[in-house]
Amino acid sequence: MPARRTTHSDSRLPATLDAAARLFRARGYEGVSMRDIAREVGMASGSLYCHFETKDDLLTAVYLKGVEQISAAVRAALEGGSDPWRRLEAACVAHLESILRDDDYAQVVVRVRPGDAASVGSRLVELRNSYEGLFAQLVEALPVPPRTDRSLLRLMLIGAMNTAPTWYREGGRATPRDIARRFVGLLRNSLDADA
Amino acid sequence: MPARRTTHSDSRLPATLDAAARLFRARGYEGVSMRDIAREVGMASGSLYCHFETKDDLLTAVYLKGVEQISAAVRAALEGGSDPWRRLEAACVAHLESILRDDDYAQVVVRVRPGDAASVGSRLVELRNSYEGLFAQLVEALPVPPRTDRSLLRLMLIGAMNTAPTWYREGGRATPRDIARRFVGLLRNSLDADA
Amino acid sequence: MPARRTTHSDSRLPATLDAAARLFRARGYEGVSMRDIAREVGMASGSLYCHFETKDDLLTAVYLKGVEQISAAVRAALEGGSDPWRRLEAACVAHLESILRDDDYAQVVVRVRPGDAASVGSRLVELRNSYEGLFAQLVEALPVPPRTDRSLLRLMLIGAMNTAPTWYREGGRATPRDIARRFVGLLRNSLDADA
Amino acid sequence: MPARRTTHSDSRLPATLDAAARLFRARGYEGVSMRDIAREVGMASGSLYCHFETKDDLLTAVYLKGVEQISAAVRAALEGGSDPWRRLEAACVAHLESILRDDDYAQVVVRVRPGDAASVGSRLVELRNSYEGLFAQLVEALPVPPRTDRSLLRLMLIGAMNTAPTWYREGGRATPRDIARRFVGLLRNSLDADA
DNA sequence: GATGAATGAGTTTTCATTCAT
DNA sequence: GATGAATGAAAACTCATTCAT
Repeated sequence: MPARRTTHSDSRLPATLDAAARLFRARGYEGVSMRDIAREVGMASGSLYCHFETKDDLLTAVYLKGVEQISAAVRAALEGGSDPWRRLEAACVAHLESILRDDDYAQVVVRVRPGDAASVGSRLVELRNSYEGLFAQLVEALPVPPRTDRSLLRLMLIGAMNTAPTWYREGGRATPRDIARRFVGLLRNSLDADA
Repeated sequence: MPARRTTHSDSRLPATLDAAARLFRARGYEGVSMRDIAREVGMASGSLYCHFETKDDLLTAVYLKGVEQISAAVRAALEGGSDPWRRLEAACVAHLESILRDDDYAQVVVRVRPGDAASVGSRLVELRNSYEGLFAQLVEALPVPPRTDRSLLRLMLIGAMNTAPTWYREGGRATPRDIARRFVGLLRNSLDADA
Repeated sequence: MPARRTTHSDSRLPATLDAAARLFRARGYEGVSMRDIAREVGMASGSLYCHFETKDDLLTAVYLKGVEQISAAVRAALEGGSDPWRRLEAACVAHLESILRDDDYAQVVVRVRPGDAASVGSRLVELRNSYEGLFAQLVEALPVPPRTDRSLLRLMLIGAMNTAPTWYREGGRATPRDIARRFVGLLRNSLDADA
Repeated sequence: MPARRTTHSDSRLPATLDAAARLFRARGYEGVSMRDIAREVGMASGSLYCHFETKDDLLTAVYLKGVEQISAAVRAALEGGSDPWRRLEAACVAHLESILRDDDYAQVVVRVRPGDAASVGSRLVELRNSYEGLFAQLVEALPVPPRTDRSLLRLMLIGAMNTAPTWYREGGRATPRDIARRFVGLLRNSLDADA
């Protein structure tokens, strides 16, 4: 019996998305060719176009899934908690764990610049914003001194986290969880104190 | 007598570097072709190879100049000051002003991933590290509570700053200087409070 | 009860032929893909192969219908008339009206080069000749001076008519009927006079 | 000594144009790939882009040369003659000889539809019109009965000639010259008779 | 130092066609 | 009769790089 090919219904679309996510995560959008992806799933490169009209569209699909998954992870982490700083911390832990370990899709969202795929750039920005809105809310809820620039606080935190894949090495002293906590901690005292 | 040719010093190498820096800053390494750069300087694309053996080398030259310039800017900003937090703040102001406004070269250092140019990747990392070492020293000098993770503090600050080009819009409310100060302020209060 | 399916006779073959004719007329053989045609009928592109073994065969079917329809139109126009010049004129009017207005299929015959579909090229030539034979007969019947080159006369007339789609604009001063009459008129005096 | 390669100055641009003209003439625009042309001149297919930015541009260059050459041929044929019908005849002879025998470039003008190369379609139409304007003048000069539709006369003649490549076979009874003369003769007698 | 032509391997994408379901 | 996924070959075009002049 040769490798099962149920042909219909078990299309290789999910495998394709996975491969694309893995490769985009590792090498960026321009660093990966449609052939690379096809090879990874064992298909002819033209076959990718059964599922996606263009490479940009494929990226969009990966990006979308990334945003969905990381949003879900963050929301799950938020459940139950009510202390604003704890909530922010939980969100950051989920975020960092997603992009540093678990989730190729999430990392693509963080790594690929929307501008790399001109034709869908604004769509990607939308998607990213829809996710980052979550953090805006979390930051909004923080008991900080009046006149604190909450935007900058959010941007600082997200910027710091999103560059972590650049220097983070699995197995190092600090886990993603540790890192997230310390990032939040570094800001928290400041604002508690001020208050 | 045709337009004077200084024979030696009017080589178009500087113009080439400038053009490369400008384009890499705007579109990234893979987003710019040798032809793009040549066109920008009004040369044949083959002529670039009089000055650089490969595209990777050209990037390296730009990167090097970026590191030199931003280092110089930061060092200049440091002159005279002796309060550790003030010094850090001054460095951050210089850094952010470089990458948000003045300096295409510096922005290339921040935007282009060393991995994009495989053959010189480690050289670029070295260069970048040589610059970031400056910040390591500044952070080292900070009077913070014992057990503070100074590495993470540095990475947080640099990560936050280096993603600023993503969201910074010239003419907005906050200037690069403001942003830098607030970033540092956020951390300082925190750690002072902690102490 | 879902939309009634006549099971047998509502096959989409006629719609497919229509769509193919329309598209081939507008964009030529190579300018139209099987997918284009399928999309136009709302089918999957693979489904076209239920009806036609190859794209060339589909063209052949369109071509055949084109020849049948234009032949029928011309024959109908001929009915009753007996004056040779009148008959030729009637044929030309029918021909031009078919290819300029009514009949996508007929236009395909005129527009598509048999050579475009190598595998059926000679079949298409046959079909076209079978139609043009009609004109040969009409020209044969003309009372023209001996030594008139009737072939050339026919080729001139047909060539002139078949290029009309290139410059004809609907709604212009001259109708297809006008044009046909003038074409014939332009030749007729000549030969009458000669006789 | 290997096949001489003066490298500079004897670029293969002319050979490329010739090959393109030959192939476009034989198989039409869409029937010829850039590879086909490159192979014919013994180059890599990418190298064609040293000389032409796109396939459409290559066609435009061929088309332009075709129009220039056939214009020149017709103008040369016109020299000296002053009788309007003789002049038209001479032009037709030159035109037909060009497209039936001598001139691949000229045949491309006659064979390729401007619409096949969307991006330059209107340029091609312009070029073609600039040539056909010559015939408009020639027809304008004809002493024909008032109310003769000179446009239609021109279109008939040109249409008839331009379809000749479809049926003309070299070595047949009638030469291009014969054919041209008879075409003109057919119209001339007619209109003379009319007068 | 500079050029214009050329290369060869690569890019994304298209397309007629196949076939198990 | 119809489908959706897949194929393999080919399309136009790009690009870093080379090299004789």
